[in-house]
Amino acid sequence: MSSLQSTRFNSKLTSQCQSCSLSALCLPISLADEDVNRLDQIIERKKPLKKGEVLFHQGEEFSSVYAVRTGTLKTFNITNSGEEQITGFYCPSELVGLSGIDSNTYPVSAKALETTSVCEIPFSHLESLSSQIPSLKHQIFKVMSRKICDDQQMMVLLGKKNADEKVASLLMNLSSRFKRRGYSATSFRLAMSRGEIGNYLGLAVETVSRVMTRFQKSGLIHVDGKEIAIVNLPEMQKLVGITEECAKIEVV
Amino acid sequence: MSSLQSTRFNSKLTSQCQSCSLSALCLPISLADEDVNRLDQIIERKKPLKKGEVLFHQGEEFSSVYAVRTGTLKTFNITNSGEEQITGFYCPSELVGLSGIDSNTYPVSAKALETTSVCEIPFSHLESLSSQIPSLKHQIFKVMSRKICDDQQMMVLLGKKNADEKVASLLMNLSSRFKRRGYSATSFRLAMSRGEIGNYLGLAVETVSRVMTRFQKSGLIHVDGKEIAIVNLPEMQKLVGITEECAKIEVV
DNA sequence: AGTTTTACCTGACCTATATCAAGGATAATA
DNA sequence: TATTATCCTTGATATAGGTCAGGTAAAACT
Repeated sequence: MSSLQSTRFNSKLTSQCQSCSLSALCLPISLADEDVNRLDQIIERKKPLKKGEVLFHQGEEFSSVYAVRTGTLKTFNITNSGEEQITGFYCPSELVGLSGIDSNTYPVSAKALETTSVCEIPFSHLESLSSQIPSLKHQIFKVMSRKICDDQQMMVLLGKKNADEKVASLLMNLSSRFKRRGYSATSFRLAMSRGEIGNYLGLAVETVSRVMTRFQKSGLIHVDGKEIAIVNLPEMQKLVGITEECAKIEVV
Repeated sequence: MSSLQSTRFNSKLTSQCQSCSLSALCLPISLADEDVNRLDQIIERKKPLKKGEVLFHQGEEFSSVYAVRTGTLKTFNITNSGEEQITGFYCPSELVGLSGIDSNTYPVSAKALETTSVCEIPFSHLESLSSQIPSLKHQIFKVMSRKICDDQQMMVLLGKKNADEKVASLLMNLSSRFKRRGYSATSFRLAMSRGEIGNYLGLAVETVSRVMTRFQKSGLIHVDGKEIAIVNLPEMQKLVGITEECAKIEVV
């Protein structure tokens, strides 16, 4: 186990946001150096979570939002029949926990799909800092607005798309998130299981499996366990279908 | 046609938020009187929309968020196959347009389901005012967070619930929104058509119709066109099933 | 390394909901 | 008030995707 996993990081030592490769995504605004430092000082870099560990539990008091640095998280509800319902996957540079602000309680749990490190941002600090830095406040509004927009696209997906379109949409969505971080848009590794994909997309595991096999057979993608290669990108985009307003804007 | 429909309201005349019956919902924070007045002054009460009129179009430049005062709005996307996909219904005291902040463009259109009046809140003004009034800023965060939370419940509904549960969920959701505004929770009029309900819930019109007839036959509700009475509330709540974390918190 | 557990795939079958079709009720419009 | 147009309901039929069952491969643990 590396020192990363046994040490609690202390932000007072250095300004880590400055040197973090994700800052252009986390903070896509031109904050003055001194402002970045102020932000930096309220952030705690926590000990990485191991696969399966929980960052926060549904029902717990809301205190912080978290930016994923490495790894992947899922958020989920436990339904009253005891099943898990996944509401989102979170990749590096993405913010999780924003849904807790309203009720002051996390309405979902967040769990690591693989070894995952996060930056903890105590919300009360962030909020008071945002009073002093208007562009930071605007940035928070934007992130929340974007989340609303993305979730609405997800609602369209769940309500109107068939199994093929759902699976294609997820793969293309992940692809664009990898691309955004500078990784290949056509070749990547899924952090989540087929079961988690099905749960998220409102499909049975077997359906996910069948769709992927079919996609492979028709030369759209290449599958090797969790390794995915998108072979016929235009055709996949066509499958995604419904105009993804939010996604389109992201590309611009 | 009343003067309401022919006059453009001017907020400079009086402090209308003070006397508005919705302010406890719109502004569930204790703003100092002078702060309410400041907010009041940036708000424009627009000429009511007639049924079918559009408040803003998908793709248009984002400028304002709107609080519904009377009537009902729907928001929707046009899919690339030309169909409409409804993403939400908005009742009095609810805020529409927040999803436009991120991209500075409305990602959906908003259309009146019946004669509807709204308060226009220019977002740039609201944002600068929120710098001066921290509780206002917090309130905006809360409203956006709540929207994220609600949308995620909707995702659960679309992904995991069957037709009965979907329709029951919509009816109970509307019921709680009527109740919140001081109206009957068990007897109300639907502003939307069966087609719009089906579109929103990811069901065919025929299915919505059949489910409602079945609910009526089994004594759960009473239906008379758009008039709905919830007869067996406990049973309806049981049908809704999945623990509605956000909704529960609202009740508290 | 061996054992257990979990994940993934594939086939056979079934069911919930879509689709098609058609008549009746409402609401909009002239 | 008459006339369209739209909305709603109901029945018959089709189908996408769920469920069940079985086997294999890959992790995770001892």
